[in-house]
Amino acid sequence: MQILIIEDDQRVAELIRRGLEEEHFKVTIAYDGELGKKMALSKAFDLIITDIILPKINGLDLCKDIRASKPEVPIIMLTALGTTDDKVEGFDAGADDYLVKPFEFRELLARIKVLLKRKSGMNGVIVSTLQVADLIMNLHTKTVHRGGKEISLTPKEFKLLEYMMHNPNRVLSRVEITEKVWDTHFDTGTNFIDVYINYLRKKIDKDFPTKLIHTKSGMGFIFKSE
Amino acid sequence: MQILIIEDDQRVAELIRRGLEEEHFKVTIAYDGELGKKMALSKAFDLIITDIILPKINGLDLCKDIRASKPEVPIIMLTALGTTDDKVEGFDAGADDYLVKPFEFRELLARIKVLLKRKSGMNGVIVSTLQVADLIMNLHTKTVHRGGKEISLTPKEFKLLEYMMHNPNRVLSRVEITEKVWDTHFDTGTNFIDVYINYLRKKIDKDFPTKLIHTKSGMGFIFKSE
DNA sequence: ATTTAACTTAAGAAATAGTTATTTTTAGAC
DNA sequence: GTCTAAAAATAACTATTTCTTAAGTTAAAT
Repeated sequence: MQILIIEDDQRVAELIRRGLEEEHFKVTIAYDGELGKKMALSKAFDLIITDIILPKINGLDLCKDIRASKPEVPIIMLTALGTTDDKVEGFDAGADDYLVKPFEFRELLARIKVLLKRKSGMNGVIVSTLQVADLIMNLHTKTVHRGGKEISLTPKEFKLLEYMMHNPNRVLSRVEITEKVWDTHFDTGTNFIDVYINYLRKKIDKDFPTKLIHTKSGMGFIFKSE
Repeated sequence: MQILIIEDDQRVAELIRRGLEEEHFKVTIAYDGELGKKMALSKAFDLIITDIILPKINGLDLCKDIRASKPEVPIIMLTALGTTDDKVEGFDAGADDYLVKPFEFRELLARIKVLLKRKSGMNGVIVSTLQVADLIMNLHTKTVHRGGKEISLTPKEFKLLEYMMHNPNRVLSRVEITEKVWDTHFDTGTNFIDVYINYLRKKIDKDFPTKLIHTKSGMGFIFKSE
């Protein structure tokens, strides 16, 4: 999810960036209205957060300009101007939400999520991800990221990793894995689990110093960091 | 436009009713949570405004109940509880907006209008175009443009592409596509989806360097740039 | 040291995806 | 109603990817 912040107060901008990046959003910052407008129109952002009092182009005009060519992108106004007149003016300019400074980041985050939920619309699902250490699984895109790199997995690899990430810090026996991931209850006499553990290790552990898949000999495997 | 107000303080409820009726909304009032729930579920309201502290059922549980069966109706929480914890709890319960008492009617009205605008947008009244990367779909003229060139699609191709553009950046399984685009729930045993994906690719991806339709083998297709 | 369990690799089987051609259906013109 | 052209669905085939098995190798436990 790409979010654009248009805010000249560097401290505020950084605060929001930090918070949003923790939630796995991709954040871009523009420090004045002109740059903000250029960025908003050139790239496809999922949401825009803008101040009103800005150098070069103010937030209200900016909002109208963006609305004119991108009617669907949600815009949140985040400003010190707190009178009802200000708010109504903001909404009239095309804002979807209006938050007065000082604000708590958690409220901003909640409002962002609501707008993104609405946006993705009918399906209503927000980013659903699993995370263990620095390994992030996105259930929507069926992709896995570690250390900024995308790792592509086959369906069985994905299902196995998903199961392990759902059950970290506990030993998973081969029988259990067979039942939950392969939906079968009997032993085929082959070592397919070892093969898949090996595939996963090559993809998610090989190039990284901290390993996530650990073997408990005679018992099974355990998924954890450290 | 039908609006439901769930509010036990008669003075507040009447104040909102008067204001909304002046704006030509049709207003219904419920004075407790139980009645509010019954009304919300039985009639099709365009928007619901609810207090949190209510007799019988509180606004948060009410909100969850309504969400469960009517995920699309906008809900505004209007309450005296103003801490960030309260707000986050409200949004988590499924609220679309949260306004703290005392409030000015004009702000409430502005927020109502934004939510109703979004809503009608979903039905394609305001948002008449979809865009992903440089591919633009106009829902009014039923045309598609990419890189300045018009691309003509058959009805089924158009519907498939529309569905994919409504749900970008997420894997769409064949089952999902079959249900949403072909309105059928059973497997015909043929590979008609692959055929249509192939048609679309020839028309929207073939002559362009960045592809938009990507295959996740064994999972489905994902519509995105890059 | 011996036995058992785990790891690695490769190759064939099975499943999935892509392409093209052909048949069936649909909608509009006559 | 019949005819025709376009669209949709099916079928047949090829290509690609993924899954499973098996065998050899290494590591761990007794």
